[in-house]
Amino acid sequence: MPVDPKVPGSVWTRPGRPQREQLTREQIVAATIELLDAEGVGELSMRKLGTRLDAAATSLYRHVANKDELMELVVDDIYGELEIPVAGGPADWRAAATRAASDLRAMALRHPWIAPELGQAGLTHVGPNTMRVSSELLALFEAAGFPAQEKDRAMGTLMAYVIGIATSEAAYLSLIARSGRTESEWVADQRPRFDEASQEHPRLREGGSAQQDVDPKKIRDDDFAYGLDRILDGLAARLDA
Amino acid sequence: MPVDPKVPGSVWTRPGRPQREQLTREQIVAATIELLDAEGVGELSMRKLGTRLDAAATSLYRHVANKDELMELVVDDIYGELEIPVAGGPADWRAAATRAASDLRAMALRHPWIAPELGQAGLTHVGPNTMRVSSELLALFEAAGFPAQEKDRAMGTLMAYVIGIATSEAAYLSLIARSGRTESEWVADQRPRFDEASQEHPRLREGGSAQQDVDPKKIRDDDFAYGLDRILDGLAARLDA
DNA sequence: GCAAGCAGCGTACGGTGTCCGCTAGTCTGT
DNA sequence: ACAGACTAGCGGACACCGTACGCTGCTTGC
Repeated sequence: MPVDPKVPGSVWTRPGRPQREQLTREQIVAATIELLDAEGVGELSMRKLGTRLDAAATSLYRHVANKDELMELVVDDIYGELEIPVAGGPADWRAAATRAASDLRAMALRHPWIAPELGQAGLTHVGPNTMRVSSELLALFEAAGFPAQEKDRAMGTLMAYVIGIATSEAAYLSLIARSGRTESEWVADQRPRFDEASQEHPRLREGGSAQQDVDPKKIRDDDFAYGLDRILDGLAARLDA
Repeated sequence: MPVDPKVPGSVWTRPGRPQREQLTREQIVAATIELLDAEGVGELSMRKLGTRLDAAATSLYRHVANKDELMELVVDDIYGELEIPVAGGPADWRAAATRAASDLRAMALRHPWIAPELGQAGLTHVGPNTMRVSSELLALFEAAGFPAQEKDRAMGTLMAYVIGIATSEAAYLSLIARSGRTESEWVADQRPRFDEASQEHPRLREGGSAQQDVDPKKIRDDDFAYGLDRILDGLAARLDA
């Protein structure tokens, strides 16, 4: 029993105030993040997003230029989750950097679809949160004692590492999520396939077989911490020189 | 004047040998790489690829399960370009690692569409070249003196850094390429926009303004080398301990 | 009470990946 | 030499995509 939209309904069904809350950019961004978290980047479409907001797909274009711009807004919004610690000075610089890097990784794993976007972002996205985070990170390296010409590079090194590792972790976790198994199950399932593929490269198997029954999440955490420590070692050495 | 395909043509136009070279997986992969290098990942479609091979889009599916699998094949093929140096021992380890990392970055900048794919790849892609490269890299860290449990992590650290930095470099270069300007022109064009956006974050401007007239390519090369050196410092320190 | 502006929408266009069933040529077994 | 099996390639179709365009009807300012 479809309702003819031409007939404007009674006063009761058609209140004086706009029947629907007006669409806002914030609302759209929030709904996009929900959708992305729930279903991943491959399942994001303007039509689906519209449905989730009880709006037509094309209505979104009143508030957002196109899908790419929407993604930019979304990335900046997620950056808003980040709080970069302030380093008091060279003494607690390292702790602050460790926390910042870990928080960034945690953010990327909370929203696995974001890692690839972060890689693309770099200098070209200039949203307020993105810039705040960059600026605060820069302040951190400044407090550590890096000279002006070097703090950018130091920050870039750390960011590249975190983004690089988070991208592959996120891709791997998304794959597992789509498979419907737990990470441990998945790892166990894939082992035969991987063993066969690496038959000619025994070196590839050494690392994995040792910790066959360790929680995979712990392995990833430790791997991340290992690399982070090495990088901070390298940066600290540079500071001392 | 359309030719009726039912009529089998004369002996001359219809040679005994198959009229067209048979499509092969290698051919498809090669054509895909050409197309990707020329137009970028956004312009790759099965139909375009088909046209380039004088074949229907759907014919490709005889040789390749789907587009994702095609991309896996393509990534592995590109890995074939890499030759990982062999480290004779702890003495020339560092030089070898530097060259391997630089080659990897150079590969990613030669094919700017590949960096994001590399991030996704990690453990889940098991093509022959991917595995060979991993194995050879592992051998390099083994020769350096890393114990069995650590060489994976050391390699992972280096790879994450290179992939992370190459991803943002590649995205940035693709953007510039699409704009039709040179890198220097583009940087100059964007400066006002960037300055305005960073008005509240003066720290963001310090680094850039110092080297306003340095070749941007050199800046990127130096930035990469800086981070690489710090990371190798950190790894080397671990070896000494 | 009217004009202007604008949010939301329906429709449509030109693309996408990929499934299906057909054709026609090649290879194999006799 | 011929029948039958196999297979590479294709045309058409389906469901979906991003988004340009022009209409409608509400809200606001005068």
